[in-house]
Amino acid sequence: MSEKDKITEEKIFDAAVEEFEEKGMDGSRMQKIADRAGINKALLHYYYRSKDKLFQQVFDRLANKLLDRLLNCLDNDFPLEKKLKLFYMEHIRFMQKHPKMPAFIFHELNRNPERIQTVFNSERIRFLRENLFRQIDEEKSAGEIRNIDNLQLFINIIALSAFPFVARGLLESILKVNNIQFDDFIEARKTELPEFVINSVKMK
Amino acid sequence: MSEKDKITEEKIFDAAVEEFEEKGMDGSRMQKIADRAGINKALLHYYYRSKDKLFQQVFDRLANKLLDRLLNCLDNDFPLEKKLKLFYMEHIRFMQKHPKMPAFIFHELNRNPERIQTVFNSERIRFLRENLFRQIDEEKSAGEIRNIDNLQLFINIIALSAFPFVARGLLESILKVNNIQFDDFIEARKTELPEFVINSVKMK
DNA sequence: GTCTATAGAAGGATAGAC
DNA sequence: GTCTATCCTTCTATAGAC
Repeated sequence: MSEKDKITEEKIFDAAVEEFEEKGMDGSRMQKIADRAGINKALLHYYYRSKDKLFQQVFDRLANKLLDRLLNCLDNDFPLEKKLKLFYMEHIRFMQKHPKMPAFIFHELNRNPERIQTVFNSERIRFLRENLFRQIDEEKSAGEIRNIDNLQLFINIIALSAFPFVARGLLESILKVNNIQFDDFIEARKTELPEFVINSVKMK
Repeated sequence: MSEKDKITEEKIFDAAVEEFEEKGMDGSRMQKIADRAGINKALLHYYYRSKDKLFQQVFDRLANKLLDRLLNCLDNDFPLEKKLKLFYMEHIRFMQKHPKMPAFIFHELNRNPERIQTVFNSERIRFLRENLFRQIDEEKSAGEIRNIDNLQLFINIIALSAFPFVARGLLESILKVNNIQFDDFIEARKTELPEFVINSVKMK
């Protein structure tokens, strides 16, 4: 594949990412993707065959990116408190750079739950069980955190960081009334959230 | 309007609710709505003029229902701790009955943030400020809960209950690996969540 | 590899009979 | 009020020239 091919193919892919993230699979149009990429509609099919195949590639890449990031942020040997601080700092920073990604992934997964098979192998889930959950269990035994269901805790941690990006439309209109910028609200959460979770689970 | 009209109109509306909640505006088809309602496609237009108008009515009714429920659950004079217990109990129970509603509302609001104007007048926001926020402030002053930003706390409370319904596709595949039913996981949250929040904000 | 032109299917909407 | 038939636009996808 020549250098020029690569560039066109990537231009198309990047355009598709934008269009799909913004409109979703159902709301996206091949013509709009071609326009964004500055090329002809026929070229889309030359490179990616069909809308479905193009979408699948976009979805897989984004979902993997998000999941990788999530797991990487949790892959360290710090105690839970420090781990949470790092997690929220880095993970929120990531979502600030890709603010539409979470809503996109969740929406498409609800529309078509089987899609998850291409991203979400049990290998990655095992990572959670074996590392994060083991760590939580240890800190429970050491009497440092209270007894709480691991999975419930894990979902709570994710919910707190992801939700504002999923409910951005609603949140922004609430924030507007209170005269607050979405970005400022999110920025504050980098430190608010670890505090919120730690306070909830720490033995005192 | 005769009794029979009423019935047909409602049959159509109910069918539209199902289709739109499941597929979203972009993914829904007038023909499918007609099929669900057991009537002809032309009748849809007879009663509702266009897909857009039908969608708008469905969206408004659902969004209002969700928002009303939310605010009603918070409209009582109990202290924060008891209020939270009641809130999660009732609000989660509501979402169990309408599990697709939150994802639908949030998605459509992201696609088209202006839609919020028809639902979300500042009157309702004022309710929050004047009642819930005042109460939080009082409990802060009384030294019963720690100092935390009211809006951040409010969003956290909502995030924890709504997120599993928005991320259901992903969550279910995590739960499957752990051999847990979505319904059981949700049921447990009715008591897990108030505990989680209270522990986080209560002075000890 | 890239374009123009167009086929062909799908979906929203309406006309008109009953 | 409800149906059948059909119009017309939009969209995906392909054919074929360069």
